[in-house]
Amino acid sequence: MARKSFKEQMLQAREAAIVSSVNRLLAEKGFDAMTVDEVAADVGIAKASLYKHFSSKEALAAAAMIRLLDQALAFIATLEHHPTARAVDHLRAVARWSMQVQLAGEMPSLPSQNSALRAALTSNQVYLQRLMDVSEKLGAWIVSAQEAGHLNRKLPPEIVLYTLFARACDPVLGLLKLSGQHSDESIIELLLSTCFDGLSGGA
Amino acid sequence: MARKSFKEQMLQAREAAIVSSVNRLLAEKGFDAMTVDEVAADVGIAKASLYKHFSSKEALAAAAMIRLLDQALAFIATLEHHPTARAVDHLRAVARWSMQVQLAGEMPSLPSQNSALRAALTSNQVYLQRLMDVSEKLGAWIVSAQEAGHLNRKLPPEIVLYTLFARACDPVLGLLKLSGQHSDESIIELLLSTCFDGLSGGA
DNA sequence: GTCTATAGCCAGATAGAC
DNA sequence: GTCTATCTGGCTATAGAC
Repeated sequence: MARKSFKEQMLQAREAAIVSSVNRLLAEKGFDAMTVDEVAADVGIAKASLYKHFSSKEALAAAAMIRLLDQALAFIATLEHHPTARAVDHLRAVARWSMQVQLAGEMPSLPSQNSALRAALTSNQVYLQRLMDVSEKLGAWIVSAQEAGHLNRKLPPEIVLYTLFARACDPVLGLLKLSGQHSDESIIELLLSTCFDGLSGGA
Repeated sequence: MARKSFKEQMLQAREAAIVSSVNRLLAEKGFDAMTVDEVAADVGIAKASLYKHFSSKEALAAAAMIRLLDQALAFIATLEHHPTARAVDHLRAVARWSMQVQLAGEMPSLPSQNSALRAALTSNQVYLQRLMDVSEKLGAWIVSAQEAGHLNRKLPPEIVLYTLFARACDPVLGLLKLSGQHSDESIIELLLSTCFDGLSGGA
């Protein structure tokens, strides 16, 4: 692609800074509690300037979600360079990665009930495309792992996919971290165990 | 206890009606999207009258949570009349019950980040007591099931408890219901399977 | 594109008569 | 305890000067 002009680079850098702030605030307080004033203050610009870049609060959240999905796709791409590994190991690695993001306080949390937000997301073509990209990558691995007998063949792939997405923002992680009884790494190992091996754990 | 006067019965009946409306609206829209005006309209009284019964929106949510925990304790009590069953079966039954509540659209959903709400709940002695009651009942079963080898002995009981609470409001259930591919009963069986047996499913 | 200032709205909570 | 009417504050979004 053509080389960006200086002005365009500046603009993209500023928008990246905005999305970064939004991402952190979404992870920290959630969409409803986050205010546009806070975002502007965190970035260090006036609120009206924010609206020159993003047309609404919902658009800010969508941008943060798109960035997250892009990061996930980048991580998935690194796994694809190891074709010898088992598909189930790839899935486990993705689950571990998402838990690490959450532990680092960088997992944006959106309320599933907010209708204005849902409307903005479901009408955002870029977001929908990224979501489909991730789903297809994971879906292929899920089917492979089931064929290899490493995942329960009786589970519809759909359920496995939804479960992996849900575990990425599982409140159990926050509760465990709050209790302070375990290290970050052991929290992740325990949750990976309950996710893939269940509470029974092969008993 | 002394027999309630007619007035007291009326008052309790009205408050029960309020809490019932709150519970349904919390399940339907979540705490943030629910407005006190809606609650008043649903009950059929004026908003100011609501505030004669409950001092704040947070108090309404707390009352709904207390009712839910009371229902859980009642269900747990019915299980205790079957002393021959295994502890792990009791836990599975409780998990199934909570999923049925959620499928019925009666599981109140509260944002874990709302600070005002958290403050109201953690300073509500009745709520905390009920939460401890449920936790102790389940905790005893968890330890028993681990000793019997029916639950993974390597998992701290705390994690099992948190996981059961989290599965009661697992968003996977809503996603599956939305897809319309499965019956309510098969959704519950699949989620119980992923919860206790994991995605690997003993593969 | 950035700013200050403000419009417009909505929701939680209250006043005060009955 | 119930009502109508209102207050109050905070938030999204915008106007308009520079």
